[in-house]
Amino acid sequence: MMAQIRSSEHTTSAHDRVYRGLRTRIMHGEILPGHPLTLRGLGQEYEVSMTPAREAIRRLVAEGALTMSASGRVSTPELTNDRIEELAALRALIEVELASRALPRAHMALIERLQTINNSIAERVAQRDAVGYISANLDFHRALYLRAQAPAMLAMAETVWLQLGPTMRALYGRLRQAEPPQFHRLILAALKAGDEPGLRLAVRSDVTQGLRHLTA
Amino acid sequence: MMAQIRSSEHTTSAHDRVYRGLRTRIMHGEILPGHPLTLRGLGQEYEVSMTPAREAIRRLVAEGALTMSASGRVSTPELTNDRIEELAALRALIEVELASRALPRAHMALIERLQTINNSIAERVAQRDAVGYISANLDFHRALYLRAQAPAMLAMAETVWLQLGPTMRALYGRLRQAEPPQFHRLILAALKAGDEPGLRLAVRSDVTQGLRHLTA
DNA sequence: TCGGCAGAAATGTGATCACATTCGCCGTAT
DNA sequence: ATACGGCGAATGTGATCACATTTCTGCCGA
Repeated sequence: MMAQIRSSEHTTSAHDRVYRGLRTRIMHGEILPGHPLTLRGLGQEYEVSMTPAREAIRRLVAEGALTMSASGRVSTPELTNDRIEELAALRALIEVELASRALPRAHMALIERLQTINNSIAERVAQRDAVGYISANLDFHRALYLRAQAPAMLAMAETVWLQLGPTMRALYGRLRQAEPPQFHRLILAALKAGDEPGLRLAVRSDVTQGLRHLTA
Repeated sequence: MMAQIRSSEHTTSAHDRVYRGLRTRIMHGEILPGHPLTLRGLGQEYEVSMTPAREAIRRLVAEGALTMSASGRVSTPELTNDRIEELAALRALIEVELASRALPRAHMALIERLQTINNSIAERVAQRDAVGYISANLDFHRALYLRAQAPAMLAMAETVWLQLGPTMRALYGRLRQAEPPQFHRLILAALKAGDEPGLRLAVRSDVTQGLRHLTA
């Protein structure tokens, strides 16, 4: 019966705070694959009871961000190579379409903003900041896709990002070479030129990129 | 503290029964758009308490099968035309890819099974059985896509079906002409011929089909 | 006749509890 | 030294409750 401490600012429900917090942590790769999560642990961490923690976890399991064992234990997923390839193919499918739809609406202000984000990415890479890199990279893609005016597609793309989150982080350690995102420049060039086939190819390449390393 | 009646056969958890039951009802179009659902009502219907009912509902909301108002009330979604077009485009994207991946693995037994399902569809259409039609139609597509060996993609496709469920039912009433699925025959022909471009076109046409009527 | 307002019913939310199951750890026997 | 068995801690599950909020109903007044 512990009293509700924060009398004001409960505009957002408890389970939503847990959900959003966990979701961004997973998507940005802050949690490594296979990491276990417990209801009581999460409840303590977010200062809520088990009930909202359970709702948040169930939702993330439904979205594929977490896996649940037969006994109900949940952890971040350890993806097989087949699954990773499949998710990369999904990214390619959906994001190429999103980019294509965004192209006619991409004016200069957007391109400049993308360039700014891209510089930020280069910084994170130089600093070996894996989480910052993943986060900024997703910002780049999301900023572009928002112009597509296709919320359902964007939601699907984000769900795929979510499923790949922990793996992307683990992958980051393997590709040692501090390579700035080469294909982002191609994306920007295609956007400026209004070159749709070029844009499709650039996005597909960017999305498929690092994942190829893994299957080797 | 009501005693657990069914002592045996609780191999499946309570929230899962509610989830699965609701999910198929929604996907098959048994619930019309805008229909409200309550936790206590569902709990009573499935003979469980509010807790598992809430988990099932949260999961379905996360998957886009239900919409939640600001006050927390849930109901089946009433989709805008834009949203419907977007979901149809997603179906086209994902299902064309799934069909393409299934093509090399589609042997005669599968094609015969698809033909059987297709006959079943024609029956449902003749009987004006909307739910049966939708259900059998999804069976047709799922049977084909299962051969693609791409579980993540199939899950995405099913999520889209789920979001379209109530709308498909409402749509069924509008297209009066009891048309059997014309494009399914094209799909079968392309499968037999191993004609990949033809298959892609046939699937895209089938998926986009009736949705065009709405936007008019 | 219509609009709004007050009270009642209904609903979602979150906390807590009891219980069954599972997991981990340690001791013992071979 | 290792494998097996059992005991205790930890965990998920589902029920129930109290409470705030929303929604509905019906009545009263203009």
